[in-house]
Amino acid sequence: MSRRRVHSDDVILDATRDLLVRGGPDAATTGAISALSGAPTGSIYHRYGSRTRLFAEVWLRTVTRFQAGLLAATTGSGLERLLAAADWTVEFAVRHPADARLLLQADRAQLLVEAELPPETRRALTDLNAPVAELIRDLATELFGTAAPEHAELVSIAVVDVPYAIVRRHLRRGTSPEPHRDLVATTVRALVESRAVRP
Amino acid sequence: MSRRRVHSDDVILDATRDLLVRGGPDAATTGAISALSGAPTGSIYHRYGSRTRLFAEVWLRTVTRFQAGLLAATTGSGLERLLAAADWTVEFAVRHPADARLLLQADRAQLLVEAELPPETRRALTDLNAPVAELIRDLATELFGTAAPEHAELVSIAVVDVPYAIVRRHLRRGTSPEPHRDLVATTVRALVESRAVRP
DNA sequence: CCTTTATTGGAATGCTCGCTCTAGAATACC
DNA sequence: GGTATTCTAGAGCGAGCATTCCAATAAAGG
Repeated sequence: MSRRRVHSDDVILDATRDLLVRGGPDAATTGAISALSGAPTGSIYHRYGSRTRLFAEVWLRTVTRFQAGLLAATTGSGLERLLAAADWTVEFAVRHPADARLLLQADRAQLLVEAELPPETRRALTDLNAPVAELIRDLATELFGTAAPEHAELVSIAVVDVPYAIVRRHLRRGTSPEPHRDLVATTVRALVESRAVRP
Repeated sequence: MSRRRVHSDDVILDATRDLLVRGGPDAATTGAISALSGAPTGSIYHRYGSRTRLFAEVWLRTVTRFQAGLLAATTGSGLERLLAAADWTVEFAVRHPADARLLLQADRAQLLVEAELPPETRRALTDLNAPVAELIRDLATELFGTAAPEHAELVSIAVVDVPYAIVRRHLRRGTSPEPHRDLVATTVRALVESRAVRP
């Protein structure tokens, strides 16, 4: 090694994420990122190589954070475990509002032109799904006795989509979704019990 | 009047919407819109004046379509009416998938820099909310006996957010959300009954 | 120290894109 | 059929942006 880094990765990634969340890709120009983070464009390019690649790193960090928490939070078994998973989505929005907004608003396909990414990064993006896909299958099997696509999808909806739907308005406004925790639980329970194979 | 239009508004708006849905604002360059619709940039500017204004027209057309259907579909009263509203969101996704994707993906704030719009268009955008806000208040009053913000919000979640959350995957994949209709009804019912003032 | 290497810093470059401009074509009205 | 008006058509302009480049700087190893 040699000279120490003056601008940390996190500062640059935070700035990029915040700009993305506020004004979309159009607002996250290299100039704006440089101004907000303090890192000159030269340094940013030295480290990330391209704007698309930088976006990919932001995306990876956010999704990784979400997933790590999700896997850690889903203890127990059966319905209890499912509810824990759904609740984590709310918890994540509370703890990391900016990251949650990124997940909620940004369409990965609109952020990243995958063709422009180095194979390594592209691989990291595809590998991202594996552990969560496994969790989904697990939950589906526990609850319905099968991990058939339709059941897996139901679990995905219950664990991710419905909680985010409920939390969405709060993220936009910047208020806390805390009071909606029980609403999420109620809804998820109803969703699953309507199709549960056995209680 | 004088010379007839060669390129219809709908063709231009469709092209713009499709590009927005596929690749976000970055992909909807005037050049791309021109190429996809067949209308030269000169004609586009003659008609809309600016790219932001064109985006606003796309947005207005989509939201208007959604709302017109919503208001028409919400007949009956009480829970029945609420379920009809929620179901329309699914129906809309079936009938107008591209419009639904726009509503789902695009953040109005990221699409439109309101400051750049002519007062007339800006007014049209703000006026857009009124009829639906009224419907929401109506439903909240019918169901909970009050249209207090928290109840109105619950209705919004039940009518719009949850249905879209459930439909999201289908919109991305291009498959039909038809089989999930009952799932939406079940979820919405659970959501509301957990807080209903009286049955 | 002196070399090597990683990083900084920001000026310079080249290109894309929104928008303007102007010439011409089609229609309406007299 | 002349004139006014609206629209088409696309070439061209200028700004802003992603990216490159390179001189300067700091640390590590010998």
